[in-house]
Amino acid sequence: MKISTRGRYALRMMLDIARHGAQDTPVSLASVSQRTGISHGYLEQVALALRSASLVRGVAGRHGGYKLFVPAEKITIRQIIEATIGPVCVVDCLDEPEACPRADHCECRVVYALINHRIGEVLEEFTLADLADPSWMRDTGEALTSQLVAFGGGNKDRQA
Amino acid sequence: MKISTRGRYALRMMLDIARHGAQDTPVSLASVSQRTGISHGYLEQVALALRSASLVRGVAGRHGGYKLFVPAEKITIRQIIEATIGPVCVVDCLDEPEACPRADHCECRVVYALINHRIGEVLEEFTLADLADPSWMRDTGEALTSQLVAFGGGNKDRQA
DNA sequence: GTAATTCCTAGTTGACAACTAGGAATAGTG
DNA sequence: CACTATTCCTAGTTGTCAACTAGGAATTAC
Repeated sequence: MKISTRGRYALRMMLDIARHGAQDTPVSLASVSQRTGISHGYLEQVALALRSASLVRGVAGRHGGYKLFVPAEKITIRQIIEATIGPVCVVDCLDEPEACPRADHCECRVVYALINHRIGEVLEEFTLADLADPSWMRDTGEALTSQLVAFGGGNKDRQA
Repeated sequence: MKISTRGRYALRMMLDIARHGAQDTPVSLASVSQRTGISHGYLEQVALALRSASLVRGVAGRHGGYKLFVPAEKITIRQIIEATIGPVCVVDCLDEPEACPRADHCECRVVYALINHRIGEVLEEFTLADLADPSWMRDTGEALTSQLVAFGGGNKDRQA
């Protein structure tokens, strides 16, 4: 039930590119690596996946790097995540009903489908531009997070 | 981003117990195993976790088995899942902010917290009794699922 | 032509999910 | 009491996959 580092690194990398790149100045993985602390080699792999999904364009050679292929406003978090870790799918029986003989009359599957749907909704709710702009974050981000963690998580209470 | 079989088996097992057990007739793992196709040994492990969470009570000896510790109406899917696979937490930085130095000013974390929250909401939306009763499933379940998979998944379109 | 970059493929390593195995404790039944 | 069906508990085993690392070829600015 974890989002892999691959997906999370992709998001951080895209954020970094969105912030430090411009139309004609691609961002090198070396600089991304320096700022984010993610290893250069691993960033390359992730970048390759993002390129395959046409989210970034690579510019080889000196002063090369990566830049966004489309404006940050047009890129949803979902696209970034799915480009790197594949389709959002909490159980295989959603994508491949034939994999489970119980699929067509399974009560649990309804719950799983709903979870899947909700996750997708959140991922589509934000664009890269939303996250790249730090202003709203200052206002509501931190408060929102701690609120959600405290309430939504509810793990502390629940565990005890 | 997968829900492990452990958690899913737990749900299937609880459903089976809810349906086939009564106040004084516990359900043996042998019979659960037969009906669900899950191996007896693995069921034992899962049952142990459910017992630790006080969701079921084990009755040893002949004609023993497991029965619900509280009515099915009082058991949420979340309790079952968390009892077996731990707290719902899509990234470690939610439960352990100190694990990531960026935690307090991280834009991504807001998204992760929101996802976490939404997953928790769905899991709390249903009780074991809701799923155990097959009637509403007949009406809306199958239709709902395929609708959600088609729409919410959206993978087919997105992948192409 | 050299240095800085992306591009591409193939390892490597560790962790963990998903089991299996085997035996001790418990409790009904003849 | 002996027998048998059960839960209870711990310790393997195995395969898969995430999370990297390594090394070199292709590309392009200076």
